[in-house]
Amino acid sequence: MAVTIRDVARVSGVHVSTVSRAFTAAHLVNPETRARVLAAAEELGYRPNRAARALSTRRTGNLGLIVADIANPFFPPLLKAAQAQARARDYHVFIADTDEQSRVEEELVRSMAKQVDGAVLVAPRLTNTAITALAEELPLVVVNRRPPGVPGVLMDVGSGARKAMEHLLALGHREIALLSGPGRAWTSGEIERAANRVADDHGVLIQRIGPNPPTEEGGRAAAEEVAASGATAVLAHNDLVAFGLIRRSAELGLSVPGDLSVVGVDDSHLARYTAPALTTVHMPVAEAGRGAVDLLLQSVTSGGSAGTVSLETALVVRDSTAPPPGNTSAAPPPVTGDDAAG
Amino acid sequence: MAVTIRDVARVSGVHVSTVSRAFTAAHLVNPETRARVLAAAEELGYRPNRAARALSTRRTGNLGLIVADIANPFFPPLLKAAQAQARARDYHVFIADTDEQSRVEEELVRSMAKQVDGAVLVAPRLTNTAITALAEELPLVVVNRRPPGVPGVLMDVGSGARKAMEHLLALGHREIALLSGPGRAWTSGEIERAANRVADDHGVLIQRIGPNPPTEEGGRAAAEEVAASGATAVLAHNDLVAFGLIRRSAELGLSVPGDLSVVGVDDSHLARYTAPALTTVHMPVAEAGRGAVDLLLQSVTSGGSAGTVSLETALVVRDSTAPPPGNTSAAPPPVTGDDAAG
DNA sequence: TTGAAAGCGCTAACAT
DNA sequence: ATGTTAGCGCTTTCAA
Repeated sequence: MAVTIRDVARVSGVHVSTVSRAFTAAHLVNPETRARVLAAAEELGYRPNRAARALSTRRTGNLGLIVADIANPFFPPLLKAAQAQARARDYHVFIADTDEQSRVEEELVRSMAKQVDGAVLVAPRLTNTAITALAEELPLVVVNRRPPGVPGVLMDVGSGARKAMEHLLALGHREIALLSGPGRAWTSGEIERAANRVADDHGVLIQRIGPNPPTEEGGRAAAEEVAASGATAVLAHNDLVAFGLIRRSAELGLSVPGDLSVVGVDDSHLARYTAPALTTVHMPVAEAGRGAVDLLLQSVTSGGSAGTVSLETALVVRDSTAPPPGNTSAAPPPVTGDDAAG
Repeated sequence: MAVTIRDVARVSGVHVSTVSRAFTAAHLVNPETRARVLAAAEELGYRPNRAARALSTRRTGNLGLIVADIANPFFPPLLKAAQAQARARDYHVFIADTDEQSRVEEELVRSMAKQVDGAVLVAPRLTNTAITALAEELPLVVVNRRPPGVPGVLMDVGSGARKAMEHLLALGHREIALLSGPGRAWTSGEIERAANRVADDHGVLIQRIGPNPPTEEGGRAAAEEVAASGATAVLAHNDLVAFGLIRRSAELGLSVPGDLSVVGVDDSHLARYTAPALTTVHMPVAEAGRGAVDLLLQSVTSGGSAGTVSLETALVVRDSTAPPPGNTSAAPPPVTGDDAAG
């Protein structure tokens, strides 16, 4: 068996409770005793058993991270940052992939509950009500979601979408389609709302195509409808959908950005590498990951549940957007101001 | 406090041990009693506390997954598959990112040890000796590494590299460079060995450039040396390095595949989307992830440590490879057989 | 400053 | 088939 606190106690000639104190309440033990205990621990290679500790302290030192799809390139940088932040605070992290299924999400949180001090739900697919209910059972922080009473980190995708729309309008587009994501995704609503607002201000009407699965396949499947719609520009739910659309459109004989301008959302790793490089809304995922963990640890430590943090997004203009076919009147500044033009 | 086994016992009018048995040894309890217990548990929303259970069973129901860099697109699909497989077996998974640092890797495994039944080290950067030593402390399975006595899953990148070399040679390349990865990575050695063997067989000499960090930056940084080397084709350590090389080469005025053919390794998500689409060695990462978990669970369950599983790789020819400049004698079959030609 | 003892939630002999 | 008891590794009163 592994070496336990008892072994350390025996070797250092003190009682187990003293060993315990040497590790968790240094000031309660004589420096010399403590040194002796630590030396013995070192020598034996003793490591406190966190699970056993958790049993009496009710603090596991673990966090849960729940995401819809690890393989979606949006998530890994967020996971990496969150994991790093947790580790820096000496927390271990459980990770779980829900495969985009809200039931799995709920079940996962519940089954994890006893083993973690709290969990981060990244872009959850659950309803707000379900999330709020879960938050009763254990400290929760959500990313890109706004259930009442639950602290969270939001990446302000709405302002990014607004900038994207203004960019497209400035390029001269008037027929713009929105390739929307799953209804359960918070970003879907945010993007749609923001896009419609800008469109209204400019007296332009947006066609909404969707909902679509937030995957390449989702984008591919929508390509024909986009082509038939007569749109000259598309704002896609995310980069993956944008890629799917671009590739399928090419097969249908439409070139991007020549025939069709496409804007993604996420600014995932891929966006820089594709042909054409993707104009997209940059999401500060690493900050969000760190922020979510900070928020969670804060609410775990100080009991009180913190508020909501909102993070800026930005439009990154690359090569997938251009003036509409047969239009040469591109306005120079790609990212315009806030003024509306009726 | 959360509901415990005691609450269930009280409500269902039996002793705690009966409740325990109802959950873990159904056949030892009267069906009717069991039904009553289960009903009470259901009603109370009881969930066994896995950490407490672990204390007496010495089985945590948790697994560890240690990777060098979550954000490297090679890993997420593997993590996803491994996580899914674990969940299917009712195991929870801890994930940890080592940031490519072998010391962190070791520390992480140790700090996790008490909380997991075993761990999967994916493409570890530790030395074989260190890994073998760690395997004494807890069941370990490695992916893409072959430390003596430790079970593992290997993706046979050597055969993929061989096919890549044959592909380049068939295209007419004679000046081939190898952009090697970090020395600590198992794949580095495998690729180099396989590439050299093929080169020898064809009386061609390979230039080895590196080691390089396994990142886009690593590829970028090597681009000038590649250009100076006179190579007409490059076999890169992985897709990321290949991308970096391609992009930096473009800045240097070299086009791919016109001036330079580039082959990657991994067949990550990105490879299909880049311009040009990347010719690369496909790695069966999902299978590897599942296989590693299976192997680990097997060695956890049945004590015995299983052997090593080797998975096939394949060359995926896309658009980043072509005949060398000024050579039109491209051989048609992109993937050639095993014959050597002196 | 240290030791003794109880208990965290659960399982596992051992009785009955 | 079920209850009793001890104990997993650790923390935390309570005494001394």
